[in-house]
Amino acid sequence: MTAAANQSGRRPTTSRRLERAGIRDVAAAAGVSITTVSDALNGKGRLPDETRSRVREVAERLGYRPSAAARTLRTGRSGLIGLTVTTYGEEPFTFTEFAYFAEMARAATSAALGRGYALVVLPASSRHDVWGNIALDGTVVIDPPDQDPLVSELYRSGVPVVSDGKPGNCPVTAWVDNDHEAAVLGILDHLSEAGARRIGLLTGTSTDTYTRLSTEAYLGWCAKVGQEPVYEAYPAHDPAAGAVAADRLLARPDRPDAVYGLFDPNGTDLLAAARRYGLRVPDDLLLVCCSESDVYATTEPPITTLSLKPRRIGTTVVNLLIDAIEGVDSGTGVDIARLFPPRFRTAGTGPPPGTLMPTELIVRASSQRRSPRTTVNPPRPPGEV
Amino acid sequence: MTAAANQSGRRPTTSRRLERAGIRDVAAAAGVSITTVSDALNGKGRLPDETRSRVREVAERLGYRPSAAARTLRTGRSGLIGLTVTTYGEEPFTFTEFAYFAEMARAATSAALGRGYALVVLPASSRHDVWGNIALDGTVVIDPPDQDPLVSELYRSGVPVVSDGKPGNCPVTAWVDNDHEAAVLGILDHLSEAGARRIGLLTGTSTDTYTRLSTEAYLGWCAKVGQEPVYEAYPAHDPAAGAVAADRLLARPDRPDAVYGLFDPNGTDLLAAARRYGLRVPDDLLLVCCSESDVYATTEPPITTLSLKPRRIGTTVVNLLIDAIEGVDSGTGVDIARLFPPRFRTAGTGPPPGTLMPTELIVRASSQRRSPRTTVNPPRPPGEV
DNA sequence: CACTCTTGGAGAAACGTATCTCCAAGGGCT
DNA sequence: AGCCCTTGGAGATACGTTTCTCCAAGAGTG
Repeated sequence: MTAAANQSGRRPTTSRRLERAGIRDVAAAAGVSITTVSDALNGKGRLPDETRSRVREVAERLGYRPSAAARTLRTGRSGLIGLTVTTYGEEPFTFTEFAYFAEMARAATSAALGRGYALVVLPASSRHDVWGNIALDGTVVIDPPDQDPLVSELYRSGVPVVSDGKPGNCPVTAWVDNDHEAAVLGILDHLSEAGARRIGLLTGTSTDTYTRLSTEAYLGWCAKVGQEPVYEAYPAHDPAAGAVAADRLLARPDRPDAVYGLFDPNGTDLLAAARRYGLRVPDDLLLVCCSESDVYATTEPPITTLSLKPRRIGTTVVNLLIDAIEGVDSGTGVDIARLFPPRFRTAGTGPPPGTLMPTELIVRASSQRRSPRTTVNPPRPPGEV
Repeated sequence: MTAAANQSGRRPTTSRRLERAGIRDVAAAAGVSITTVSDALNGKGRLPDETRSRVREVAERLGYRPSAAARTLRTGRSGLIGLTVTTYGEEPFTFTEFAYFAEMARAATSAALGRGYALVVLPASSRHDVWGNIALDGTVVIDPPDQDPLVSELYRSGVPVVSDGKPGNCPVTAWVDNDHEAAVLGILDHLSEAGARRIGLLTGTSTDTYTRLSTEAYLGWCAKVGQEPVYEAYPAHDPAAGAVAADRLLARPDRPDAVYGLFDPNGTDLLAAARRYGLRVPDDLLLVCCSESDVYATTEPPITTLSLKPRRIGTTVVNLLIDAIEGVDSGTGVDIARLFPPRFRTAGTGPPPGTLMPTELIVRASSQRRSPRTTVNPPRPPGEV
């Protein structure tokens, strides 16, 4: 059998190989043509069931596995989706650092696998060495900074890009984000209703969309209700800096009586800082932070958190991306991205479609004052919602 | 320029394409052959620097990006490494669930990228749909169960496999693991020295190597020192089950006065259970658990943890794998895997090379008794180390 | 001058698949 | 009988690289 396969297969110069069986070997062993094998295995063409099953059996017997590389080259599709992970500093990658990224990545992986795609973890740095060597059908970009050159180049080269986080100034196929403004305003309202008179913010120094939008929403709210902004910013990727910033915030002469921390560890940081200054939570200080971690359910006291629902985001991002990938070529055979090149698309058809997803405020003890100090004159005028 | 490129390129039937520039286009535009372009861009062949830089410039101008699929097909190398993630139940994946996996995956990703490879996240289930469609140069398998069919098939098909966790009964190229036996014995000794008379174990019901080796080490130690084993097992992937098992363990009539929990959340679980039963830690109950999380540094009291140093593991696993990948073809051109097919290799050259890596015990308050109940008659005979 | 060696580079053969085109044979219909 | 339509399948091409082989022209050397 094997000898026959080797003999009848047309291998011109190189005499004999003991490599894995190729489609040619299967064809020879089954006594049919390559076309028939391909059609039989892929369920295409018009073949009687008998031929189909016979070919399949032979392929199974030879342990035939189609070459993914050849298939990719031929079809132009690899079944691979890039997942950029933000890389602070040099080597460490944040896709497991924060619970948000971890959950999001997990949901994205799951959604992709469910549709037959696999995720490739890639750094956000634009080193071509790695990016250029991988055939990607599309890419998920997590929270791209303004004018990300990597995103621009990907989009320019025709790879669909869907971002988690509204992109600042770079073109993407689509984007998904939370309604950060609504979330922050909701928290500020919540704190006001709990009796807060002066709400502080613990924010970051980076320019990512989340930080920017949240901070802007805070400042806008302050302007609207007439409160002087009280905030401290620190590099969010530095775990030690958060504690210092929390300390700074509570050490200010205009110390806030409520604080919202934008980053996951801020709850712990603020709690520790409050303890250090002898402030009781929630009696002297109301606390809310944005986190996906459930440790805040068991802290003393439990801390109110804002969940961005990263799993929903991850799932949505991947599904949007795969829709774009499969919509391009599968339908009419018309390549949309080519009909509307990036430069025309950005200017012509307007901004890329974005989806805003709701957040969820998990109210715990840290933001509920048992004996509210005041029930009149809430900081925010009741007329405005 | 572009017109000339299109004209001189030999595109037979299909008239004109607006696709991405290929190597042919670059060759035509630069007035050289395809060979020269390939050599110039890849730094091979004998070319004067002038030609090299000219070709590079033309390629840059045309925005040429080599097709990863074609390169993979030709060279047989994709630059892709599979990372299997254990998938308990259906969809959820554990590569971010536990801090150990998260850290390990992060380190592995980083190490791979540093050597020009990217990681593809793949489920441990042997669904061919995804696995078969991806050209992998090798695979990292996290803690394969005994006789994992996936690993066997991968290995059989010639893909190098390196596992994190000593493989039970399936052939791998190499493996890396902690010295779990030594780690457990070290902890039991540590607890004994702190005054423990009866040490309990919180373990899992699954058959992975870690659980098995650790449990066996515990049982062996018990037999040696003459203590009756006191342990409870539960399905480790169920977060709720841990708390129940911890409760069961402390509710037993032969309640231990020290417990080692094999899984990350066990520290919290045990602490809560101890509180429920009015047991003070460490006065009434000594506690150690295996965890990579630093939350145990701030619990009340801080809990002694065993760190498996997952980053070291991840880095080592990936480096071993890439060594195997590049050693096969790069050196003499001799394909080792073909010279020694799996069946000969397993029987002939003995078990695959394994590396044992040390763990680290981070001693905190939970395992140090302030006033030891007894200083005489430590449970373990001093003669044996 | 005849020769070898080096330099610079061109040609063409794979890699393994998917798919487009085309063909032969048979069967039914007018 | 002539024609068309369906079935079953073969041939050939293209996907875009890398790389092996080979060649021409100069440059040194006896």
